[in-house]
Amino acid sequence: MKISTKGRYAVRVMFDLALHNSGECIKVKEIASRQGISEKYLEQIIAVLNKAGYVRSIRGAQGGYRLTRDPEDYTVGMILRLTEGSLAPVACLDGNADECDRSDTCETLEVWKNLYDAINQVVDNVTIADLVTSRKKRLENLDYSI
Amino acid sequence: MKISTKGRYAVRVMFDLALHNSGECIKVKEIASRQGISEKYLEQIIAVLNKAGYVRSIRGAQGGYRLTRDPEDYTVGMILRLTEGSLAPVACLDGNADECDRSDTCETLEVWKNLYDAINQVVDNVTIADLVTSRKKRLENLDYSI
DNA sequence: TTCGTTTCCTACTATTGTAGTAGGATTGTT
DNA sequence: AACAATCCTACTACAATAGTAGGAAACGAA
Repeated sequence: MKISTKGRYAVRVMFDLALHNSGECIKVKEIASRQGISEKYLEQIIAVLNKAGYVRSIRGAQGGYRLTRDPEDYTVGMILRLTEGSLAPVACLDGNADECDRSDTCETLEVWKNLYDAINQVVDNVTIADLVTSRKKRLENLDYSI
Repeated sequence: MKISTKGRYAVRVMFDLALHNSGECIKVKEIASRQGISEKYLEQIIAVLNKAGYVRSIRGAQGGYRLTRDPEDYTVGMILRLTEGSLAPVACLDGNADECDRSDTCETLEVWKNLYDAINQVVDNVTIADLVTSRKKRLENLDYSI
């Protein structure tokens, strides 16, 4: 029941792009060093975000990445589903592909459904913009405390 | 983000023991055939439940297993935590063993905390007795529909 | 046009976790 | 003594995780 680094890093990449969005595009190298993640590994993760159209890439020198939408248009759920796959806690709840033959008399299925709903409820109600706001508030408080 | 068979089977074992509790003890073989799970694999899973004192074993011929408490005293959460380990969606939230050094400025940690709470909320509020009740209700409805 | 910077693409690897299988020792009943 | 059950340990096949690695392609600037 763990979220893998792939999903977690993807969220942090999107957060980083939103936080440091100054009009210019941002290089993998910068994100990697700010977030303390391997460049090569980040490349792979950001490639997924790119293919899905969540970010736009510009190749060559002075290239990099940029968000394609406003930070409030990305939920954590979207990003996790993209990078992790389904967030369903059991396979039976994934696209009814291999629906178990006991599903009609399976009491536990109800529990997994509730769990699934609860998970979605959380991750679909936090946006990247929320994370940015939270960070900025924190920085403000630091200013005051000096 | 999947619950493994170990955890899911463990819940079904407990459910099965509660549902077929007639005073006599229940053999792994019976549970395995009713639940469609490999006997040998079930042995290992039930051994964990046994060590934790969730069930009591009786060895030798006519032996088997029995719940040690009332079905309403077992939550699904207890059973999952025992067999799966922590239900925290990220390691940072496990026993602060290897707390990440970014934790004090990590915006995503807040999300994972909320997720963790939501997960616990669900699994700690369903007991084995609930599952049994649900099954019995279903059987009643079947009777009426005949 | 050439150099350096950056993304892009594919392959590889080491480690761990999952989902069992297997075989026999031990314990108790008949 | 035979049998039926739990108990215990080891083994295995497969997939996922978490990266590393190397170079090709694209682009900007000199």
